[in-house]
Amino acid sequence: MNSQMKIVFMGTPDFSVPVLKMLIQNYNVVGVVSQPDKPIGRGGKLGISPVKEVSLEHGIPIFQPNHIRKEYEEILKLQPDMIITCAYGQIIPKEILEYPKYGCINVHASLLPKHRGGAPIHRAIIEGDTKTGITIMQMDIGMDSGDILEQAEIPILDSDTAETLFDKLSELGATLLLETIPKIIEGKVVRRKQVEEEVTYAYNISKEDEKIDFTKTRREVYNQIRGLNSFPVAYTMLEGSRLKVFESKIGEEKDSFPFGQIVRIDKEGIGVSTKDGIILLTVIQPEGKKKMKASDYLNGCKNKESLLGKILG
RNA sequence: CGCGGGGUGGAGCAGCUUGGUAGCUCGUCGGGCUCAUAACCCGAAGGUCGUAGGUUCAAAUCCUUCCUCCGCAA
Repeated sequence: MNSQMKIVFMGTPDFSVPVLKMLIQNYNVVGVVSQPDKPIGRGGKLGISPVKEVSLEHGIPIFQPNHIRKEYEEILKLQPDMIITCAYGQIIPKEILEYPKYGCINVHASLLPKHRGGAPIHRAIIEGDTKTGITIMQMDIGMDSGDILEQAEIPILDSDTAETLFDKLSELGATLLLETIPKIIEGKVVRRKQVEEEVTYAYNISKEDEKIDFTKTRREVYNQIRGLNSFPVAYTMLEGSRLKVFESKIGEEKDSFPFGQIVRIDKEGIGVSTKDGIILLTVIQPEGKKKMKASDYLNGCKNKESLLGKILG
């Protein structure tokens, strides 16, 4: 039965890969839709999306419309019984949403209605949430506004980064979807409307979001840094050049220093003053260099004492 | 041909302009001091200076080739 149901998958980044692999193993995936190849890196070489790679490996037809709003005919010709989307990256038109017998099912990395939008994992950590999860939802025309079909929750640990959460949620998404699809087919799933009053949005991360704001508390800075690790990474400016910050540690309470001032340098890292104390930058990357421990960076500084008193930002 | 910074013992760097004994801050190993130590002192090991050519009496250093890592922009 299942093997005959035709599924089309739409997704783009690494996050979607476990879901796609799960579908390929258990169902008949007749087509994959992913974002067009874009120039990436310095040479201007074309980069293909992780989802496209998997699709090619399995010889599944791939579609990469520039504007799916207009170029959806090819996809409908596959006659999908169900469409699964997971971090695809484009708004899906009504024509597609309404075509499959079982509709379009989306795997979203948050506990909707919280964190609708493109960066739910990053935002959850940055905002200091203590739990998050996966929502399987029935898509409608709005952005992540459809009915909730199934949810699974996991805690956000203090040690979690965007990267570790991505891994966990990506696996959880695949597992939960595998459990949910049969229920959808059998009509056993219970649809729940999203509570409008509880809706929040997790917009995509902007350059401004990546810049460390030392006027915030240690905790907030810490969350910002781990929430952006290991992509796209938080940064600050040191004497006109960019300094990426991969990892940090919350230091001691302290006041009366200008925000962003370097007040400590030792083996633990570079201590910077914030609203309520010191944040220790422990893993950094100067422009043009590789990622390194702050202690290594300091070892290479001719006169590291001159760093004291400098203002970051 | 988008702009730019690198590749030097295990790590991070200096040295290159003005060619000529391989340096600094750490780490590692051994020893010492100490109640003790991530502190301090003494000592040791460890480098074809990314690759291939060229110039030269002599190249990490000058010229050329290629490989490769990274920041920005897209």
